Amino acid sequence: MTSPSPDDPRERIIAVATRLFASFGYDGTSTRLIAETAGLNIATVAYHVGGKRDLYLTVMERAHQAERAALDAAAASCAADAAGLRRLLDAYVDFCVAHPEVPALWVHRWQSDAADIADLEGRYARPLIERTAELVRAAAGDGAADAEYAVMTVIWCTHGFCRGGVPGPDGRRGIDDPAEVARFRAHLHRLNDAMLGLGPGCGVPGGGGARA
Amino acid sequence: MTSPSPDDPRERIIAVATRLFASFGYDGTSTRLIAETAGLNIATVAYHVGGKRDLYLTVMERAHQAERAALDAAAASCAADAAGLRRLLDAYVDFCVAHPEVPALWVHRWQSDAADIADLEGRYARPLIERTAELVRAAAGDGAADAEYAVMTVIWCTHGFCRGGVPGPDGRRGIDDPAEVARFRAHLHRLNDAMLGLGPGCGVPGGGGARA
DNA sequence: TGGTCTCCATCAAGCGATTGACTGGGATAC
DNA sequence: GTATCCCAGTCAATCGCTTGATGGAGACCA
Repeated sequence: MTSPSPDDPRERIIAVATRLFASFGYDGTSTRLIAETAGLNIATVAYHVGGKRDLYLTVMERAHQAERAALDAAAASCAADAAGLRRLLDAYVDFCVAHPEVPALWVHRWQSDAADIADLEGRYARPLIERTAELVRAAAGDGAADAEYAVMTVIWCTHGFCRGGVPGPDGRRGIDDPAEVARFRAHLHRLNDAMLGLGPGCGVPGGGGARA
Repeated sequence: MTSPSPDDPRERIIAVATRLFASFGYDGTSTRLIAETAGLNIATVAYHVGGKRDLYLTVMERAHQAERAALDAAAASCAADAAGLRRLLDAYVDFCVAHPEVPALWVHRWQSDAADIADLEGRYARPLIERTAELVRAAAGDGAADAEYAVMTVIWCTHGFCRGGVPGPDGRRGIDDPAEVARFRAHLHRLNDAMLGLGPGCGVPGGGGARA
């Protein structure tokens, strides 16, 4: 492992590539653009991170690691009940709002049937979904929703919100507006309670709950 | 989808391009691949549909038209109540399952800030969302969810399901499995009722026990 | 101390391949 | 004869990637 110094060329390349891959996709991002943006020669990029595909897989691996780390930290202090799940949900929204490039990178994973990408899904996404679904089952009341789909609902909505926001008359409202994030979070809280079978009247009083 | 003649080269090109753009994205699809897949020479493709960008915009326009047509037909016979919204929701799921290329094409729209793509959003997506949100408001009971986010929730989930399905031990389960589609549809029905304030335990605060 | 050598990081230049777009001309239909 | 449709060929630009050369830092020896 190399030093995590901000001047480390390899780290700078990975950071730049993460941003570009998330914005323009794999095919829409050229190695020359990555090199230019990082202020390096194209050969230097190859020297540090290998080919484009290798760089892309590194970026994806890092993104998934960060996602798992954030959720692991949150899950460690969450009970298997409605309040605990709400905190886990908040942690996920916080993470995706702070790192919108991660949901953006998921898209390409979905679009790809490549073996290395499917491998990433097996090592990161699936265990996370299964573990959380188990928590949902433990916390669910009568009339609760399908646990697996409850988890997917939160993921789909959070990714959708963080990537595109909500189309409005004045363009899309999304993660750039803290008030909109609070509104989205309140909606997710209500959804969380409803899917656990706790009914719409049992949500967070005030419905806000926006943190950080 | 209206196809004047299956032998019409222009229609064949558009159909092929729709499939390829949906699968590989704009940058991942070359005009040569489109021509090859359609069994035509590149120059013939250019002759019929102009340049790549023009073809892409035509594909997007068609996709949105088809989506709107399906929803217009469904909305015409739906009352502004929970049952009506559930039928509208069913129509949307039916459409997306039958034409998974449409949700797939949305992704690139989200990823693009280009003026012509933003224009598509203004002419198709936004009016559809606003009109449906109005229906939700009319059908909503006490404690209903934020109407706009209720609509987006259905869209996000349907697109997520139709594009990627649910990761499971044996790969992703999605639209290829009718049983899985039924399971997803049941989940959306429950979600629909819950977001309208008609969910289980409605009006019985604290019915579930676990609270924040 | 000075000289030589070996790594490491970086660069300009160029590789073959592919991209989107264009051309002139042949085939067919009316 | 004219208009429509289609193709092989070609173009400049760009793609991912590799090469050979360069300069600096440290190790080693006399």
